[in-house]
Amino acid sequence: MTRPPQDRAFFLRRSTDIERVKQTGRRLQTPLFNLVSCTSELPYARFGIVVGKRFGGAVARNRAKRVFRELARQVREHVVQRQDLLVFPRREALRVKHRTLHDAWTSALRHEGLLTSGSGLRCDHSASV
RNA sequence: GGAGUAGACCGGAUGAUCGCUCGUGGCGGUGCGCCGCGGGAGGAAAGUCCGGACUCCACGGGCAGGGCGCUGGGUAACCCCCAGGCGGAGUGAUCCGACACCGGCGCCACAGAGAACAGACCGCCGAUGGCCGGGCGAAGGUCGCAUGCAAGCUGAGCUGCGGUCUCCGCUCGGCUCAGGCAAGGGUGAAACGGUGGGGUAAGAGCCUACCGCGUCUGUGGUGACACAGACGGCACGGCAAGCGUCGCCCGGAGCAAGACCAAAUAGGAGGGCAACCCACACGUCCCGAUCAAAGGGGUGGUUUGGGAACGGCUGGCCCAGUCGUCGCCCUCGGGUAGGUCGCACGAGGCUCAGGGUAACCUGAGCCCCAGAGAAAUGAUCAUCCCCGUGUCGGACCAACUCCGAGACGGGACAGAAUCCGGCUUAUAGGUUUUCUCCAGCG
RNA sequence: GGUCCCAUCGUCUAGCGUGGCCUAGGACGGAGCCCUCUCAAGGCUCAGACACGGGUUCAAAUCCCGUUGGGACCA
Repeated sequence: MTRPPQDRAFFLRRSTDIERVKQTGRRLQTPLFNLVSCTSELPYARFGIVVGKRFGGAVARNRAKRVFRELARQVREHVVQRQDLLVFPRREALRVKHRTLHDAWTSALRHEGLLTSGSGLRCDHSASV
């Protein structure tokens, strides 16, 4: 198993990649965010966060991207490989407490079958031990 | 104490866990990881409204265009800042001001009598001239009377008295007219100075005092300007964020500027190879009598010329014209994706001293203080701080108020993108200084 | 990041350079009435806007400044 070597490659940045996911991916809508996923040829999963201008000012957009990047980093060890994921945050996500957002995030990924069989907490324990 | 005024400053704090990015040192490694250390958003980073630095282009001057506009200073520069003048607002501290020029062109709707070297509606006067009426005086004409005069009568004349008419003079009244006036009313945003007194027919800068205005002189000030005096005697309306005039300033574009490296694909320039047919020259072979020559045929495809075919362009199409030779190889140049630089030591910051009313300047010492790239500077939790809501307990008879505890909710505006100096706009809450006004106490 | 432009009824626009009878005109659309057996067409009537805030001026949709919201271009 080849781990993604650095944080920069873990996120989708090029507009051609993002357009490809938007064209061919399957979608999931929740009150806090939208999720688009499709398969890729790379041996690891990648995340992309898209926040448009309609979301708000620069401060709100930056904060949304930071929060969802952090959520992506927390689950990055447990995501099924060869997947490109695109997240569209909604404005409600910044008003809600972090605990509820985190629960909605993990349950959405689990519902799409994107998490590996092992639970996130157990993986954390085994890695630390 | 309350209300205000002008500045300066802060813009939640601490800790734990997990992370991002840059620099640097070490280790592995070969251009990527791991570990240690250090740095990591703002007063507005914003709007992009001004002014610069920097880069490229242009560079000889003018016009055009744009900007600014009281004075003096500061500055790299400024639509900036400081100090002052003038005008306005406020009881005041203070605040506000595109604050040069109306000579030329243009505009000043509606209303109003009249709106730009204006005008006379209502109104006032009617002095002067005229008209009408009354009174007084004087002169003349005419009529009547006579007790008058000259010789007796008549007439005429003269004289006296009365009536009437005309003219003249004085005076009173009226008002239509000629005319005088612009004080008052009314219109308007604005009506050709204001107030008091005199003056007059009524009035009027007509005269005068003060104020305002203009001109001149003097004094003070670097200057804007202020003050004083004399004279003039209201003649000179407003608008330049209307055209314009005067003075000063400005070359254009912008870091997506610009410099360098450089895939794939397409295409450009040069060279080489290959490539259909014909003709000429040439090389070679054969025939041509034994050699040689003229001549003929085959072959090669080095060179030249022509043609055909195909494709592109002009063209709606044909004709016609024109350009190219499709494939392969080499070299060169431009250049896209992408990458590197520009890119953070600067009109830098802090402290002290000196000069200056101040903006600011000078000197000394110390410091290095963000550099990302769809874009880092964070996420979560805990404790504390501040504000609001309602609860409980205590002080109190109760209310108000104060103290304490724990619960819930909230903590502004807002995110560097080449960099500085400003302006403008957004902003919860808090600290502090100056001054003013009001109220109370001593 | 930089450069530039625009904003008028629900929609498309005129008026803005030269400020004044602008109480802002027109078309389509909307509402009501008439006509018709009914609908359409036609006729009549009505409602409906100068993005916002200051300034200049006697007077601002128009001139000047700022704010807000849209749009275009630059590798």
